[in-house]
Amino acid sequence: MEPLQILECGPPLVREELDAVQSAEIARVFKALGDPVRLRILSIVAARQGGEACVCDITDAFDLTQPTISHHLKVLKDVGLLTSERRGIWVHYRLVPGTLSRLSALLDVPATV
Amino acid sequence: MEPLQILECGPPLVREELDAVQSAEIARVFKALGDPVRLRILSIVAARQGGEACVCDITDAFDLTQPTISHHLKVLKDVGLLTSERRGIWVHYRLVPGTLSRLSALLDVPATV
DNA sequence: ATGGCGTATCGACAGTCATCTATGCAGGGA
DNA sequence: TCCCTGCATAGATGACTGTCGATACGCCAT
Repeated sequence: MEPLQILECGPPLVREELDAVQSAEIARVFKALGDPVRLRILSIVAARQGGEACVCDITDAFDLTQPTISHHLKVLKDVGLLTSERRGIWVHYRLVPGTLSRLSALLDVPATV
Repeated sequence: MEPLQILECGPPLVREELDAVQSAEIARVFKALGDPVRLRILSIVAARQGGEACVCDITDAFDLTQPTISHHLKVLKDVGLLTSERRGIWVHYRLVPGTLSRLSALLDVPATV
């Protein structure tokens, strides 16, 4: 469940064929992004002043129960997209710097295809 | 099942909060990317000379049955990542230009986060 | 200590998905 | 015309997932 090192130095998806191991690790992250609620959570966290949001804020943005939001946060955390920090009673989530950028670079298509 | 216009002009994910409709459409594409086999298929198609591959070539690259590959190709086609063209007996798949780039831009994080 | 509040975990359940086998369909050659 | 080949579709099935209610845990105030 460790959050992928494969993204560290990978060439774009379209440059050379992925092997089974690479594709499995990368797919984990995209699978985490493949849910509307999780996308909105990421968006909420990222767009927030200071780049972080507490669970209560996130929960308020949805018509979902708190355990469900907690589940989605765990998924995002397990693939290395979010980190959490407890401050007093509240837990704050923020983007892991670099993860989204590396995904972005992975999808980037060289000029001529 | 029409392949998303939402990606046409969207700001980065991290710039402003997504609403439910936007996140649902974008999540469809990421969900399609969230499978190792489909990632490898994309990679094979994109890395191929000429930017296209026929189904037979793709099928040969996996230990999966031909109907399973056909299923994955349909998923990628339905979200607007691939197009297909029949030439004689063979069907050739290629990337839809721009779709990956727009996804990449969506994930791109402004300098300061 | 005791209680209250914010989060996380557990167990259950319905829906979705990846895969298979069997079958159908279209194009080309004999 | 008939068959063979490449690909798509249909139906079935086991596995996974998103959601919930119930409950446990951690922190703070009283």
